Amino acid sequence: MPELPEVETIRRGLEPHVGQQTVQKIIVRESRLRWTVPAQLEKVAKSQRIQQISRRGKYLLLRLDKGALIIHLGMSGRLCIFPEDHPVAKHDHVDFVLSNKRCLRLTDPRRFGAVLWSDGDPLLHPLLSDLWPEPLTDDFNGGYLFKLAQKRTTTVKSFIMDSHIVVGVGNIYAAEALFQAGIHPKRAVNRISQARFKLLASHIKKVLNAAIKQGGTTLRDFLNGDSKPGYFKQKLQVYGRGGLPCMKCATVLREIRLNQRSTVYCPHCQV
DNA sequence: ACGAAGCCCTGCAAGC
DNA sequence: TGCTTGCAGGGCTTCG
Repeated sequence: MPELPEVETIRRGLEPHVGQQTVQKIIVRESRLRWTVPAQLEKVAKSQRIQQISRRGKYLLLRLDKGALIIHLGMSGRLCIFPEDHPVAKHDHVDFVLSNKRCLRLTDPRRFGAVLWSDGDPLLHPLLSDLWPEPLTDDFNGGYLFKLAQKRTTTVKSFIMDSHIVVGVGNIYAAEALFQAGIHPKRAVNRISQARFKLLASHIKKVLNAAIKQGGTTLRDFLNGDSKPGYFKQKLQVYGRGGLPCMKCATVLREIRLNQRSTVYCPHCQV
């Protein structure tokens, strides 16, 4: 389940293999992903050079000479580099064959991922055009969160996982950041001070940055498709630890469901 | 406009 | 052993 740190790691890992290469062929074996893969994909992208691979939230953007590929990995998606004649396995849905005789392959068992096309600037695509900040920029801070929160009554966990508030904070990191900031996941956002939001914003950045740093060393092998998730598990303090003792105070961590998402918190440390 | 539920999908684990 | 059931989750979409 790639979260923002993992997507960023993937972006960095792919950059040397796809940058400045030309798209020679696109093979779509399964077009029924989150959205149907555009039938015209190969026609519009073929023979174009990949100028840049960037990221917006959890979306990967491959900017070509004209237009861009937008790729999302959903829950179970992987992108790996293979020799162009590499055997095809189950769930290998889309291949981008490149001029360096390599193939960028999207594998996604659950098909929550997506491959989309944008004619112009991909940031203007309907999915990306709303203005919401990246969590690792200065635009995302306690004051920003506090301001938006004043008119809202939703729970803080839903709030920070809303991609129109801040993009790329998934279930795992939301739980971790709330734990570090000592904020109860069900607390109404209009009942949180600016100082606490400041703390929360800094912990979101901290946990994402730490995971990116980790990902850089453990998710590097894109050539063998050896991109096992799970590297972050060792450092998680609450996620997946319901019923176990809190690492700060030893109180038994509580597990609840919040918006259909499993949510673990410490009833003593988080208020 | 907001908040919450629904939905897409497969693999895996638990229960019978 | 082989079913069935439930859960996992990103994030857009629909409903209230």
